[in-house]
Amino acid sequence: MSNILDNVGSVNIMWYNLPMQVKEHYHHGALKETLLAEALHELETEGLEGVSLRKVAEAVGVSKSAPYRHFADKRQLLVAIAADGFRLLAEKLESAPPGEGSGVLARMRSLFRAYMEFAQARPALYKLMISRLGYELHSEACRLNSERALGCLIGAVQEAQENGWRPGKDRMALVLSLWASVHGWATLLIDGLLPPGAAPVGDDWITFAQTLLE
Amino acid sequence: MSNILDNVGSVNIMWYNLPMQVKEHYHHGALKETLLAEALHELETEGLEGVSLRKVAEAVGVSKSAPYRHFADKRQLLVAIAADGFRLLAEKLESAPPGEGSGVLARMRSLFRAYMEFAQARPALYKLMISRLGYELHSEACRLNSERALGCLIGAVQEAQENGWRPGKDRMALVLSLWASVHGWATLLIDGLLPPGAAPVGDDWITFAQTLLE
DNA sequence: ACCTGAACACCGTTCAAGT
DNA sequence: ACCTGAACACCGTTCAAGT
Repeated sequence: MSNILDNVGSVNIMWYNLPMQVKEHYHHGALKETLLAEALHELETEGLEGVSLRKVAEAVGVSKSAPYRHFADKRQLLVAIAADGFRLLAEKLESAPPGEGSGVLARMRSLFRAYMEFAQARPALYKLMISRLGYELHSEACRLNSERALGCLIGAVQEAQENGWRPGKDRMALVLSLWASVHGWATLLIDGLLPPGAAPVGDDWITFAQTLLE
Repeated sequence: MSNILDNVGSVNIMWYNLPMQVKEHYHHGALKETLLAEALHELETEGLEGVSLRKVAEAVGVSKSAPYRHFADKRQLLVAIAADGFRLLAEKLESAPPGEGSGVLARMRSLFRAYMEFAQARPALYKLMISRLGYELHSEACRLNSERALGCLIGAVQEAQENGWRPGKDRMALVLSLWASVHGWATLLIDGLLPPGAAPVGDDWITFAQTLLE
């Protein structure tokens, strides 16, 4: 009975030219994506502290050193997750309903709500995204996707200004102030620092966050 | 030559009744405070990731298990540092100059500046304070000192409201919105998420953060 | 009382070796 | 090519034992 491995013999160099059926016993096929998915799962169920490269590897049925074939180190895996998180946030903001109620701030209200929903739904991912990681590792993916998310806010502010909201103000100053405000609310909520009962929920978020805007 | 240890013999129970000169060779004396100081130093020089109980113990010349006589675990040491951080913040806010410039927001401006200075000067400590740690471990010291710091903000808002600033608004909603805003600015700056050149410095902080308030 | 040393169960990471 | 196993240098934590 001839085995396709016979054709290879001791010529290890040609291993990567073998057909898939032979390789799949030793090669995972989509290990990188599987590792990312499992790590994201650990992140969201156990928090950043609970993410361990060894545990992730074991969970997907691979040795502890296998991940190093796809990520330079643990931080690079985390930054890949963060970049994906920014993509998810950007997509959520981009597909947010055009506006709630009426008025020049309708779209802004909608974005606020979407942003808060994201942070509340995936607190550990949100905190990872916002950490220094992407910045320090110069992750192009993080930069692009976070700029894409910020672009939504810029668009909303531009629209509001064109409709008479603070027309004379510096646009970027407004955008950053708004971002700082939602981000502040999001982190205070995530970290449990709001006094019991003080945390606005649902529609209240917008009303609450805009107390200063009226 | 009689040694005071002779009086003890094998009665180990009486060890804690020995005079200081005898004990100090084996007892540190103020190990708890020394550990806290060293850990804070590591926190501020190497960040939270760089704080290791073993390293702290070695740095102060004590065995790796010695800290467990004074702290139940690493988290309890960190939460003690966080509580102290809140105390430092409260003291800084309480001793902030009464106001810069004039107007109802003078005191608020002063508090904003003090808060931002604290966060910028001790980023790792600030992030530790704001983490879930104190909340999860039900640290009374964290709660009290953070409420003391928040009390400054409440006072400033009360004063402003009494002088005609947003008199009809819910006080706590204003306070939390303001806190969320400064906190948001602080963390965005600490985590390097502000676009280059976009981070306001010095006096600009106040102007910038209050773009939304005018 | 306060502290030490060995031990246990984890980590991230590297590297020669396997297929 | 992709993956494994042993090894190294760290961790936090516990516990019997020392003083």
